[in-house]
Amino acid sequence: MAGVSAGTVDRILHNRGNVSEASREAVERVLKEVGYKSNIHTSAISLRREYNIVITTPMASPGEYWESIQNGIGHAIQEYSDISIICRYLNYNQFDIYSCRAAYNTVMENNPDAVIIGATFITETQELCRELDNSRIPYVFIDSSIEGTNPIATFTTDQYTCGYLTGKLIRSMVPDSSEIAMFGVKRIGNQHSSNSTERRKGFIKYFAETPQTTIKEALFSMLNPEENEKTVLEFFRENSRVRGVAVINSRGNIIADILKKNGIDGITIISFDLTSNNIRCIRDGSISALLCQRPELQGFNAVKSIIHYLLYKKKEEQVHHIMPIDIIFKENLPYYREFMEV
Amino acid sequence: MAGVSAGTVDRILHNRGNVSEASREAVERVLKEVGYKSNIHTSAISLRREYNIVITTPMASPGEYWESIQNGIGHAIQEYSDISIICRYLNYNQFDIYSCRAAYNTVMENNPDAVIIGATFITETQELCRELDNSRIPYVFIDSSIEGTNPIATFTTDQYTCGYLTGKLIRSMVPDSSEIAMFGVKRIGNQHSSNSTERRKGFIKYFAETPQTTIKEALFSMLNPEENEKTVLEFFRENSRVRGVAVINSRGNIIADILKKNGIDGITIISFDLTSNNIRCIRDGSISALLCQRPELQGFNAVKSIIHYLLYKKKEEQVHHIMPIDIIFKENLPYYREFMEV
DNA sequence: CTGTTAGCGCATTCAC
DNA sequence: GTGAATGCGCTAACAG
Repeated sequence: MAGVSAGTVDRILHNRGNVSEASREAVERVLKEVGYKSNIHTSAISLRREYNIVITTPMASPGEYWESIQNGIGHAIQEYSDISIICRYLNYNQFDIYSCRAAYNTVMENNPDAVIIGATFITETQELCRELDNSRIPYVFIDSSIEGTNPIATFTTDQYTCGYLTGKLIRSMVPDSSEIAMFGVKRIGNQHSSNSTERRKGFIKYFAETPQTTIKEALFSMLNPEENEKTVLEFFRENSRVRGVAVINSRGNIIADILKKNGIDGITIISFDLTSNNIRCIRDGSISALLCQRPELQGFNAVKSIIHYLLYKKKEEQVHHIMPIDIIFKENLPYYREFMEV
Repeated sequence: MAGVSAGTVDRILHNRGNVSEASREAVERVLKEVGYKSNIHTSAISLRREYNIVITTPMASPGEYWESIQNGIGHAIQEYSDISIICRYLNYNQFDIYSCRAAYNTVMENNPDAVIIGATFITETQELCRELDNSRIPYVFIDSSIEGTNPIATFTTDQYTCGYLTGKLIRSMVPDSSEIAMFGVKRIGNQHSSNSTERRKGFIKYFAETPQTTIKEALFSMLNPEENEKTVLEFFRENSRVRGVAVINSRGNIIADILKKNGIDGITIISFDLTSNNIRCIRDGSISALLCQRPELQGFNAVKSIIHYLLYKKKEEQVHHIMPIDIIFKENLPYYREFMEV
């Protein structure tokens, strides 16, 4: 249509130079006219190139949050199976900064074409990103983002709103007169647990706007189950008017199981994430509601945005994608299983 | 690898016959061995064939439910833009059986390769499906399914559970002592409004299990706004202890607007679907919660399943897809906008 | 029954 | 600065 050959059009499409102004203009006019949109799949086979994606996130335990993200990543590479993608997972222990450093140190050795980062430690991540920026390797953040970096996309949740909504829900689910507790996890060291911090802020904010409810705050530990059980039981002994508990991380099942084991009932629990333990508890009624943040979709879209970037060399207009907050009760749980995976 | 040419492999893949048992076995062994999975996109370009998809649903008014479904359909044909798909919309008035018959009658004239059906009238739809079955034209149901038909897939919601959940939510959102009303829409004629019927059953069921709440039931009309306003106001005058209203269709905004206009407040409303009017009301606080059923995803997946069927000639294992029920408040609303579309 | 050939949209290489 | 030729995974038509 523009009176030039396919070769020239291709040079223009990919900014490979060696094109006269005249040709460029003619072709660009036609491209616009016909609304040309290149085909990512045929493009990929024609390129006959393998892409190396390095994924560095906290360890995925079976049935937990990061496994769902990995599932989403897996589904994406299936959906785009015509694009040859090699994934290398570099997982670290989110409670151990040395493990994170070790993982990050091997990122570059893997010659990534792109990197998916699930960040926990701020400084280390910033350093990694600086390296990636220097080598012009694109990266995306998943679950949370880190300041002072230049990702091509981030997939996060508005944790503040999660916390606020948690407050609103738990307030509506217990009798007006009862007290409400917020349980957080004891954190060790300096890791970036900004997710819970933000949730906590939002939670507090809700009850600041809606006073006349007494809020009790408590921490429990992930490390010592026996110790933990004692602490939790003591808490409820001392705070017998508490009828609602918001566990502002994904460990609601721990509290639920302690209460069940000790025959304490009549307490409404709300927590986060469709982990297999939480699913079990929501089924048996010991957890009443879960807030979820589409981990599968995060993983899926992370890969999708990378593929589009690698093939089209173009950033999306929108860099920051904030995931929906799904509210899940016993009743609507079954229908999230299939669609969790996009 | 099997010592035969591409042509033979292709004949085997598509069951086109003229293949010796020996070749078939050899090839099938290799296919299994390498985990062969055909590429739907290159397959499509090679076929250089246009597919005609006829979509027959109730009229899509701007900002309402069926428009969201159409958006999902649109996104799917974008995502699969390498497969040439021609969509023809045959919309009918869901309150007019003649209009539906007229639409259905033109389905076959359009020579569809596949049909997407949003059904309202049972008998008419069954007849249409019989015709399609006879001509071996595949079809999928969207929003609701009809008995005695053979769709290759259906995308629906568990309306009974929606109703049950509506009861549970509204109960928790109003003071224990207050009465609760359920509003439905007056239906004319014999059309299939099984969606609201099922929702109503679920709603009633919840309060049967959880007694000590008085439930008032009321109908309002879509046809006469002034009349309607009178009826609604009268209802609240006569039932002054009602503090919670469940509108078990997508018209919660109508009740919300009437209450606002007449300065009645302190009433919690819950309704269905992210229509633009409901979005407005949830933003200004006059509707407190909405239950939604992923209409975009329904549309998207309807097209996707058709494409896979047309290209692979294989039914999916799972025919009936039940969508998640999303619970939306003012706070988590903003993050559903982007992801409504898959 | 089978292999060869041509061509889909796309990208690269290599002469000119 | 440009076009022709080649090849990617895939399918269909055709010749044997």
